[in-house]
Amino acid sequence: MQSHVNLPVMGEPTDVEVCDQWCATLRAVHVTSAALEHALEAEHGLGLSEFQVLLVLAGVEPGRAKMRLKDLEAKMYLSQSALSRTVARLHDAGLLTRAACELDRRALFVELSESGRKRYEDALPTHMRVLREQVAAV
Amino acid sequence: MQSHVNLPVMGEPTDVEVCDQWCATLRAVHVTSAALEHALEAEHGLGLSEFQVLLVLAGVEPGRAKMRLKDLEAKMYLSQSALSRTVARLHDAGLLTRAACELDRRALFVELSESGRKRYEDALPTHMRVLREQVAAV
DNA sequence: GAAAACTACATGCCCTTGCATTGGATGTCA
DNA sequence: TGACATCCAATGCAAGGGCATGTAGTTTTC
Repeated sequence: MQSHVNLPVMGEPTDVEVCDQWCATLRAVHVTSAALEHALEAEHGLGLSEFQVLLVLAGVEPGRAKMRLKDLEAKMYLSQSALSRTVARLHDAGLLTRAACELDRRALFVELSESGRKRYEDALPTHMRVLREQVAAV
Repeated sequence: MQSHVNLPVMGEPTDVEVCDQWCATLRAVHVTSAALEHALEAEHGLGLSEFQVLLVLAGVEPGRAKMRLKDLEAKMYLSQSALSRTVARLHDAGLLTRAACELDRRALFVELSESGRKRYEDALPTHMRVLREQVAAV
């Protein structure tokens, strides 16, 4: 017979606690991702991964706006191949520019275009609104 | 010029804080999901969603072991169609049984088979091990 | 300085997922 | 009873993702 008591244990969490916490997080992230995806797609024609790329690119300080694809990958959650395609989609949509690096011709520099920054700034309020709704819903 | 100070603000988090927290969670969940997926696949031939289904089904008290697909859906993070297919895969692998409900012939009862419960119990330690590794890594 | 090892990005292939739809079963209302 | 809305699960389809591989460029090693 297991105990049902829910004491506020601050020590080592049990397996059940770790597992329940993980499952809850998994659900919450799925729900929030879906809500963001829908809102961004409907209101701005952006997927969640696409928005995340814009978010990272918009975060680099101006002047040093270019970013190597590898460095972008390190700041994201996508595999190299998925990121390559996501960037390609954004490029096709005219939201960013791709440029070869002169010093290392393997590398690819990526930079927000004017319309890319515009799109990001338009989409950010949607992103924050949905995010706060979801956080509040938990 | 923005402030770099990281005071332990307990009031309303700023947009930047909410956004950073979300991005960090997104990354962490992706990393942990990938680690779980790899370990479960390599050691037990299970995908993460498949394991989650087994986990839910194993959690229902014995005697009342059957579960309607709709109820399963409510406890998961998958869409109806994805769950339908995941259950189909588990069924093909012989890990669960599907049975029509007599009272409501639209519904489908799902129940862990012997080998399904065995597989789950084998996989659970792997799941917990990887989960604790990931939690520790944060 | 040539070969080998490594790195960065793109792409073919396959799998999982979600949306929209279908088909069958129930429930409701007149 | 018959028409209509609703509900449950399965499936066609297309999008997105990861793994393995391909290709080009760079570094290392001898």
